[in-house]
Amino acid sequence: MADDVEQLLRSNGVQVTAQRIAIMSAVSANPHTTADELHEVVRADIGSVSRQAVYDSLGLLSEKNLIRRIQPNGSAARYEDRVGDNHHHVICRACGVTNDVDCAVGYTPCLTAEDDHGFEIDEAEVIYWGLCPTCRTSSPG
Amino acid sequence: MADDVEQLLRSNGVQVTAQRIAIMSAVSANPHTTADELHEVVRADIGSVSRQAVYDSLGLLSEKNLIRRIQPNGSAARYEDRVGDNHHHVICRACGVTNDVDCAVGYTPCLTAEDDHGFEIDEAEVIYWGLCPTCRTSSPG
DNA sequence: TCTAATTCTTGACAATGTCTAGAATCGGTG
DNA sequence: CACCGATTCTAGACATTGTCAAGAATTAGA
Repeated sequence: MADDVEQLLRSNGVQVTAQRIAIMSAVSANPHTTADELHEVVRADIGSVSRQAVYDSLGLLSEKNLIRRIQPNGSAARYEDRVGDNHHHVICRACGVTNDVDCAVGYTPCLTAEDDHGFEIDEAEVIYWGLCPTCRTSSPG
Repeated sequence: MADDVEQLLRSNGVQVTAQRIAIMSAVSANPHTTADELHEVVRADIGSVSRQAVYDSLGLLSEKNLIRRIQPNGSAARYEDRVGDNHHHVICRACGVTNDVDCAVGYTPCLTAEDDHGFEIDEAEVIYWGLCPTCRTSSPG
């Protein structure tokens, strides 16, 4: 499993370190997790890691497109390892739980905007807001 | 103009104050502006206002759906007065300029996700990322 | 093993946003 | 207009998230 991650890092020209393997593994095992939470997960895994190493690695890995960074309104940035398929997210306003969703209208349709203002668009970030099933039932109204 | 805003506030059960009118006007006149920038705009308008009043009012007004709050990746929150039509945004990765766009596939299509996980979705927040015309030409490659 | 380059650690710093207590303002009533 | 209760604003401290910089440790390659 760690070998897998190591391969992935090497093939993308990223130097392999224990911290990075642990961070990649933590992102894989905990999708939609904040940097702070990942920091704790990694620390629990390899004993000790600096906050800076976590931020640095997350930045580098998302730069290399090995992980994806999403930043919901009013929340800290979250990371996930599912990249390359341009899927979207649905987030509960009440409890903050996050799930992956695929777009309704086919394959990456939202990359085509009605009027793109001459922009060269390379990514569409879509977040659906609402209430998750649990919060719907627990707080009816 | 200020009368208009005053009416709007009253009809939404929001107490009318000079600060709030100035803040609403500032948001209308400066779409996609950060709280900090709005703070300065309002201060230039009515002479003095606390940072807290700006945050508080922006929070209340977006709560009442009189303004809309968007929070792009890696940037401070931005506010706009165009509400109710569920339009989206295109942001330049290089210079950060933000424009409104309507969705490609019709009327609020993205409110229907492929698999909504049982969520009760009430809003779709869409951000297109890319390069604006100016940055495309000024930094080719 | 040895060396150069990269990465990690540690601590300080900056930006954004929240909380609290007291002063000022608003809206309703006489 | 004056009064009163409720709301809002001000001022300052605080929490969270993220960045910068210098030196120590680790990695990759020979």
